[in-house]
Amino acid sequence: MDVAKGISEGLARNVISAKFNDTTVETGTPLEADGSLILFTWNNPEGKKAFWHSTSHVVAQVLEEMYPGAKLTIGPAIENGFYYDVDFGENSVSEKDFPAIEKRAIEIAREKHAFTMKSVSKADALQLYKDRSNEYKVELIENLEDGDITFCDHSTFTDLCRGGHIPNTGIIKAIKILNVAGAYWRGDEKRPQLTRVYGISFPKQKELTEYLEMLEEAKKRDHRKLGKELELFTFSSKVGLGLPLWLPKGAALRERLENFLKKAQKKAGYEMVVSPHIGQKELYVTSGHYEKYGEDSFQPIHTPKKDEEFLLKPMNCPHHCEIYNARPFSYKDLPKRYAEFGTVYRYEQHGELHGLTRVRGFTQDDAHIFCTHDQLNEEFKNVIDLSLYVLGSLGFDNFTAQVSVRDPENPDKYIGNIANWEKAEKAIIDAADEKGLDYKIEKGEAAFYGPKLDFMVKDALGRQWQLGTIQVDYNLPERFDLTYKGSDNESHRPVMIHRAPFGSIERFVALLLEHTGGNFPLWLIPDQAIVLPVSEKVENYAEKVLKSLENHEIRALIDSRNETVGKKIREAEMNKIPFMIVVGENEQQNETIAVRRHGGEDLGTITVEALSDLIRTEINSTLKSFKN
RNA sequence: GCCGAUGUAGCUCAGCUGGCUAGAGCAGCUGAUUUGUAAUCAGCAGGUCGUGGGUUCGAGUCCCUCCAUCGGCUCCA
Repeated sequence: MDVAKGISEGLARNVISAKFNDTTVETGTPLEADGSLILFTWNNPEGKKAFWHSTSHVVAQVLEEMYPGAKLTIGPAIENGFYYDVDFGENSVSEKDFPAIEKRAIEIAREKHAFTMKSVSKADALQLYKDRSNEYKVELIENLEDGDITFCDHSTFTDLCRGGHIPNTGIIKAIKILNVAGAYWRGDEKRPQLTRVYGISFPKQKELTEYLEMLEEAKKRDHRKLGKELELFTFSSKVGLGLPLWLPKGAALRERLENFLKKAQKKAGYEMVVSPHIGQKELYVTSGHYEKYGEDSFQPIHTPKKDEEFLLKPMNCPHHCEIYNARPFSYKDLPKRYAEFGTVYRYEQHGELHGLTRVRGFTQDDAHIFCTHDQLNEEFKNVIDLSLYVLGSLGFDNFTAQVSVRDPENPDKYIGNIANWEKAEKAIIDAADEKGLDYKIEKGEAAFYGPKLDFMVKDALGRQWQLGTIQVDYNLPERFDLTYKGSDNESHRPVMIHRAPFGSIERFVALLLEHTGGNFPLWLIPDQAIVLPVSEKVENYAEKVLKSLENHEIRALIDSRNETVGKKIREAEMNKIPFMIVVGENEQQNETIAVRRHGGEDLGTITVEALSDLIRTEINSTLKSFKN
C-alpha cells in the first residue's frame, strides 16, 4: 500500500491485492527484500480473486453466527464469485435464508474491518480446531508444514488461510448469495457431503445489478429453450431420459453440419465406414471397456441363444479396429483414416443429464487414424488443423486447448504400460507445441486408454464443455493385435489416433446455439428467408417468388396467413429468419421483392437474383473450404 | 447416484395465511378484416393443478412417497 501511495493517491485507493516475487501478498504485507511487485485492482483477475476470497471470509463469519455448530471447511474464490463449503450438521440452508445472510454480511462489511494475517504454530492451530471439533480443518492442518500455517483475522472472525485478501471489508459494497449445493468433502463421493454456499460480491451495487441482468440474458441463450423455440429437437419421457429426438429443422441442420465435415475430411484423406449400433460383449472385453464401464453401462442385450450377449456401442473404436483387421496392411498403405458419424449410447448418471450437452444417446463425428510411429506427429498436426478449421468456421474463437494426461498417482485408472503412455503424451505435447497451440495441461483427465488434446468451449453461463478431442492410443492396437508389414518385412504395431472435431453433434449444436443465440451462420440456419405477402391479392406472386428462391437454392418459407405484415414480421424476427421478403402490389408490378434483414435493416427493393447473389457472397465469406 | 430448489392449459405465468363451477396473455379453432416492415378485432375451445398416498367437513394451496426439470457435487469410454 505504501508503494501504491508513492505512485499516486488514486492508485492507492484502488489497490486491493498484490504479488511480490510471484507470491500473492496482502496490501499490508511488509516487503523485506528487493523484488518485483505487481499491484492489482478490481479490474485484474487477481484483484477480483482477492475480493471474492475476502468476501467468503465475511460470509463464513455470518454462517458461523447464524448456524451455531456449523463447521467451516474451505472457501475459495472461483471464476465468478466464491463459495464456502460448510458442514451444517443438523441444520440446512435454503434460498429463504439468503436475504438474512446477505444483510448481515453487508453490515459486517460496512464496519470496515481490516484483514490481518498471523502465523500460528501447527500445535496451536490443531488445538483451536480440535476444541471446535472441526475435523475438516484439522485434516487440512495435518497436511501442512509447521511454520507455514497462517490465519486471517477480521472483526471477531479467524480462519485458517494462506492469504490473498483485500485491505478491509469496507470495499465490499454488494453481496449476493447465489445458491447452495451439495459438495463432497475433498471432492470424494465416499466422504461426507457438505453444503456449498455460492456467492458473489462487487465494489459497487450497480455492478451486482448488471451481473444479475447478465445472468438473465444468458438464460435466453439456453440451448434447451432455443431448441424448443426454433423446433430443432425435443425430449420425450416415453422414449427415455437423455435420448434426444431431432425434429425436421434440427435433422436438416445436422445434415448440413455433417456434410460440411465430410467435405473437409474427404480432402484430408479420410474414408467413410459404417458399423452397427451393437457389438458382442467380447468386443468390449477385448477393448477393456467392459471391465472399466460394464457395470455402469446399459446392460447387455440377450438373445434367444444361450449366453449370447450384445452391448449397445458406447464408442466406435473397437468396431473400427476390427475394420482395420479385415485385411493385412503394408507400411505403404498407412495411414488409414476411417471416419463414421457413429451413434453411441452411454448410461450417464441421472443427475448428469443436461439438455443436449450430456445425453445417453449421441452421434460422434468419429474417426480413427491408423499410422506408423513416424507418421504420428504429422497426422496429429493435420488433425489439429482440421479441428481448428471446424471451430473457426463456426465462429468458436475463444475456445481453450487442454492436454489431458494421466494422473501418475492413480495408475489403476489406466490400462497399458508406462512407456507407451509417455510416448503418447510426448507426441501430443510435441504436436501442440509445433502448431503453436496455447494449451494447459490437466493431470488425471486422460481417457483410460490414452492421453488427449481437448478443445473446450464455454456455454452461455460460462460452464466449460469439451467439444473436439484428439487422442493418441498405443493400447487398443495391442489389445486388438493390429499390425502392418514394415519395409523390413517384419510385423509392426500401428499407432491409433481417435479424433472427433465436433466431439458430438448434439453437444456441438448445443454450444453453437448458446454462442449464436440461435442466429446461426447463413449456410447452416434452417430457414434462410420467408416470403410475406401483404394481402391475398398478391398470393400468387408470393408463391412465384418462393419458387424462384427455391430455384436459387435458398431455403425459404411463405407466410400467407390472414395476418398483418407487422405481425408476420414480428414472428419472423422471433424465429430468427435472416431475410424477410415483403411482397405487395408494387413488387408484383415490377417483379421485385422488398427485403428486410433480421434485426431491422432495410435492404430495399431488389430482385430475387440480387438477393441470391448477396446470400451466396455472404456464405462464401464465412464458409471457407478446408486447405484449398 | 448425492445436496438444494421447482413442477398449474402446447408456451409464459397468476392463484394471499386451505373454502363457492381453477384465472390471464400467447399459440390453436371460427368469424369479421385484405392489411406495407416487431402483436387487427370478436367469439370459441383447451388444465382436475407432475404421480401415488395422507391430514381435513373441505387441498392447486399442508405432510409423506415416487417421477421429472433446474442449479451444483461426483462421474464423463
